[in-house]
Amino acid sequence: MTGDLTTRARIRNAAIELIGMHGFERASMRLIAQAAGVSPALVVHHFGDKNGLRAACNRHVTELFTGGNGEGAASQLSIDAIQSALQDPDAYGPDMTYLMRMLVDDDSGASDELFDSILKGTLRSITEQEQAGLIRPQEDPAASALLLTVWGLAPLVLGRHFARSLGASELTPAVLARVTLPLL
Amino acid sequence: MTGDLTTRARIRNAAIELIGMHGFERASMRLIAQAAGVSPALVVHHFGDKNGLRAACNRHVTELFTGGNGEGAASQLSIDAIQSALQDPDAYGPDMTYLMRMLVDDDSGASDELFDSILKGTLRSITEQEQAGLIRPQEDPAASALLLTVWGLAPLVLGRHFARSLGASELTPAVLARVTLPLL
DNA sequence: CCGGAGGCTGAACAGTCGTTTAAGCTATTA
DNA sequence: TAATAGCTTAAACGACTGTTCAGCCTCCGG
Repeated sequence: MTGDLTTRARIRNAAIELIGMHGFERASMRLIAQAAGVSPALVVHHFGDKNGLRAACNRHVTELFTGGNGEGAASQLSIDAIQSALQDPDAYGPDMTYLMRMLVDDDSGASDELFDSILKGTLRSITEQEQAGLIRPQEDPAASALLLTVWGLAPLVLGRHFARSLGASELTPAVLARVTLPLL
Repeated sequence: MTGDLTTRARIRNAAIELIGMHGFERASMRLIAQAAGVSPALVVHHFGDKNGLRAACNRHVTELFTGGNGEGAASQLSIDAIQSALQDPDAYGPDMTYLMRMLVDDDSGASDELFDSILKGTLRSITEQEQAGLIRPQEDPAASALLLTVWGLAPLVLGRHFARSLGASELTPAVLARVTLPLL
């Protein structure tokens, strides 16, 4: 399933996994190349330089969670979408980890765009639920959306501690389920 | 006020500020030494190596927020204490930034101890308020404490995005005030 | 058969990293 | 005065970083 990928895609996936796990600085070109089974020179051949590789990873991960339809600025990347993507950790695990790493470790504009995209998706989700009468109208929807976004992201950004204090080693759906019940 | 510090303390403070802002890897020994106005060799003379410097920073910051009485494992480092420390950002700014960086960027056991310490403080705060009748008894206090901790930490860990989407460039008490009102 | 194009590599590049070494300096102590 | 101890430095070390270069191999169109 993963063996018949383009070499370029294999490198990108290795980068996403290593950068997500260890951070951008600690994931060296040689480490990424080795994980992808290629030479370091091939990495720069495909992506120009390390920042180009990071840009490609950013693009791939965001497009993965927005359904690939990049019309406008990152259309539907709400907290709900991320939470539901977390239901299949085997498929999206490395990408989720990379996404969270991106939010806290990347000072570039891509990180800002990502957060704003999630924020916008959450805001739209709120207004939709307002209009459907599921929740009562908020007096300051923007502030509510911001809080909801930040709180929804929190267990993921702090995923390591979150899972560890629950006795689990990873962030599985079961772990999240155990904690959403007391919430209500 | 800050000019009459020990050379060792000046180096440690420079390290806290630079590591907090840019991360452990990006804050090189030479950069820290330059910021402290000393030579790189003096840094290792005082702290052994870079990990020793980090350990000293960890110890200093945690002791700063636990009142220095390190009896037992980091006694009173609850969310409340952190939030109140945030009321004086000019004094605790760099230390807070370092603390948050520690939580998401440090894989060592010190990071785990820090989180567990905050979690324990929050849990005790909950039980205290239960006994005082301020809140109704929780069915799963541990889970509640975990959620409260993670949510309380969220605006700080994501402080850059949090402040930016509020139109502010920094995380000031006024910014936090604007967002705690819709919460209630 | 030929020849160019692209995927791919080993070797080397200059630069930075954390760290070591040897020595200088100042101030205290005998 | 002489020596000892601690703070401080310049210079250099080997290891590692991202990146470049020259060339190999394979496939595909003439």
